[in-house]
Amino acid sequence: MDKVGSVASLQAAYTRGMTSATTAPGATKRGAVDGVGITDVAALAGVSPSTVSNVLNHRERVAAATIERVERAIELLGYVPNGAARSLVAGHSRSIGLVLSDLGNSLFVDIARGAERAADELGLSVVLANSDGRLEREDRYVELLTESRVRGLLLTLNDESHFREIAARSRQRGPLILLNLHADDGRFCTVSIDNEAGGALAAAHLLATGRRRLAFVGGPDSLQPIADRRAGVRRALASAGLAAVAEIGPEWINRADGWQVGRMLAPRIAAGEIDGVVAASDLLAAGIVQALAETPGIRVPEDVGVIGYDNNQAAWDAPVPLSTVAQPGEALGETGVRLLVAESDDPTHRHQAVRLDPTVVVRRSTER
Amino acid sequence: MDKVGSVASLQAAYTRGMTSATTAPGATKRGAVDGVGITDVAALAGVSPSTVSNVLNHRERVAAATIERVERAIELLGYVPNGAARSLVAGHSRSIGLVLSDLGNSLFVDIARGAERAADELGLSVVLANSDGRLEREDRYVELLTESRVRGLLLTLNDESHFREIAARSRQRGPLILLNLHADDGRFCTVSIDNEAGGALAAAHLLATGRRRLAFVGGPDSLQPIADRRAGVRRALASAGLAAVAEIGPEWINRADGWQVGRMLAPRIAAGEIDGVVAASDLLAAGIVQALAETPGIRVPEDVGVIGYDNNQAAWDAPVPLSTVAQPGEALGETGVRLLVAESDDPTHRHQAVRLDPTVVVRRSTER
DNA sequence: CATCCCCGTTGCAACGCTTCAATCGAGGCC
DNA sequence: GGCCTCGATTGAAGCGTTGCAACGGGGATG
Repeated sequence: MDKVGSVASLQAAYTRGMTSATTAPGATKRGAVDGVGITDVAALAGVSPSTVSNVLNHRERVAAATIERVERAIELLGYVPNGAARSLVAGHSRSIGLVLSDLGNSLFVDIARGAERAADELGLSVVLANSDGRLEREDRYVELLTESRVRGLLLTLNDESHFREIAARSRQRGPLILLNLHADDGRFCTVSIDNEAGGALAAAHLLATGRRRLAFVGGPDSLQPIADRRAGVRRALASAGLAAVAEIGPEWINRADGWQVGRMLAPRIAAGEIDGVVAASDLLAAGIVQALAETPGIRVPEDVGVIGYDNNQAAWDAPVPLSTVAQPGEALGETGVRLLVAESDDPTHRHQAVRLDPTVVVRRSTER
Repeated sequence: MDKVGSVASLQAAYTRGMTSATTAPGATKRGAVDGVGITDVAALAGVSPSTVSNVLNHRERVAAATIERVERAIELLGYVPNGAARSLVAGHSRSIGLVLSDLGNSLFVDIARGAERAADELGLSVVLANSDGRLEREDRYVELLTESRVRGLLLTLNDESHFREIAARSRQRGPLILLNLHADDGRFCTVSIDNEAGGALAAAHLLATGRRRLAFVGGPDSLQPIADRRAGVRRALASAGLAAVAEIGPEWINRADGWQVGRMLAPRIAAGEIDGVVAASDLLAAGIVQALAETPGIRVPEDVGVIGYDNNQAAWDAPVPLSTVAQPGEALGETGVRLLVAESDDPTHRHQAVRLDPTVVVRRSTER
């Protein structure tokens, strides 16, 4: 077919397409009313479907002039390749599934962001699902994503028992990677954050700013991360030859709980008994600072340094911006994706349990 | 085939499958190493692939005994239907795409939750994508979801200009529904929340508790929702024959901004000039309350009532739990899905712009 | 006992795409 | 000038599933 001819046919088809979509060449007969397929593009460009496919997937094999012609046809017809058909041939999609257990928690949002970035660099995309920490929904999404033949699955689970259930039930063929849960049993890769190190970091920071009489405000020790953070604080203090002046475990770890603890602690702080507080969450820390601010005679950070945990918005958006331990959420997501791809590309892959370290973010509440 | 025979073949195949996966009957030759297809199940159950398909999709057509046999085979082989093949035949998937502009904002998380619930009831599922409000990412996800032939697209956009871009560029065939953005141009369905009504509601609540000297604390009027809330406050006051004692527009609407406003307002409140504050966000309100709590002689809610907006965690998790205007995020998501399905089922569908009303949540900060 | 009917089951084609071997044509080389 | 090479293009097969028309057999009916 010569160039003049092809241009003419482009024009003709263009007009046709504009006046009546239903008469477009090669319109599908059943199912999708979608209309435009690779065959239509091929016809319009005056090439075979294979060539169109090559333009899309192996453009180095195609002559420049052809590429141009095909791309014009694609544009004209508004052709969008059918992902289902692609995945069917390929045997899997170009997506990774990510099941999040709590979208309300910014750590998980960070994880998602990191995973998306890493996936992007590898030409993959991330499909998010929100389980709200409910086993039943985790299950459903794992199944759904398995059916859609994702490349692999990233799972954030709060509860170790869920992990056993899911692992037992899942029929996922590709990699299954656990995020934010450390499990070294060699059946899966896991990526988690070292809460013990985080606790130690927080205490060490207060020590480094000259505080010696520290209190730890935790929460119910049934929360494993909290227990780990407490252990880290103890370790850091011990290695400086010290021990916590007070360890307090409020019922929960919200701002209101922190406020109550703050009221309780205020007299001891005013008395100089305590000059540093490590709180197991930013909300807790924010509540403590708020209570202290309402107590005449106590100034943060002059009289007492307070450090939180999580790098919540609450940590910076406050009259006295909070120092905090930041969890590397994005890195967690990124690492997850990298491991996933590594595992899916390499059959000899050995599962590993990666631990990431948190970092201290210094703001006003621990200044000296 | 008689029953005895079929049971025997089940057993035989079971053994075979266990000892060597690669010799499973009808294993695929190219592409997916996935292995088990509908053909394998059929062979093992001693029926045709069509029958297996019927068990999966039209079980009322299949004899009870057959169902049981097929299900056992499915279980034995760990068969998972291939979603790509299904979508290919159907012409579209059983998913709805939801592009969120800010996962950090709990309103959007609520929207997602509502959408998931509604989709669930209709046997559909929701695929989440997080654009972080960036046009480039909105674009990519719209394309990605279009390629995967979702049933339709739910889009939350902050910016009206993005909406025009996306609308122009999108090749999505199914419905495209805009959430949290009111646009009555008849090209799309939209679902939004009436911020003007919310503002009016907040003011009316303070009036109803006997306050008469109200201040409105907004933010930059370039934010349309804020401007609308302010307008609502004005209207409610006007219809009571009143006007705002003060209108303040801090630079932004975070807790720190609220704290500054609170310091500024404290003298006027102490002087009895102001007895009620409507804040355009909960963070703002929380900051204000916090500043007032630090001012001797001012008590919330006795001396001044404060109401926020958004029903953030910040609203309840505070020493003085905040009254607030709750946005019906879940309802928004639900309505979006319903409209989407309605539009996709009914070709004669007329686009509509639905507005939902917020509600007041009364807590301690406006008690009387 | 023959006929009809209906339930349960089946074979075939099609969904839209990619891959791979085969083909074509234009130069380059001897 | 004939032959070979190599890049560009193509036709056919196949991915795993579903829908549909057709089929077979057993029970009810006359």
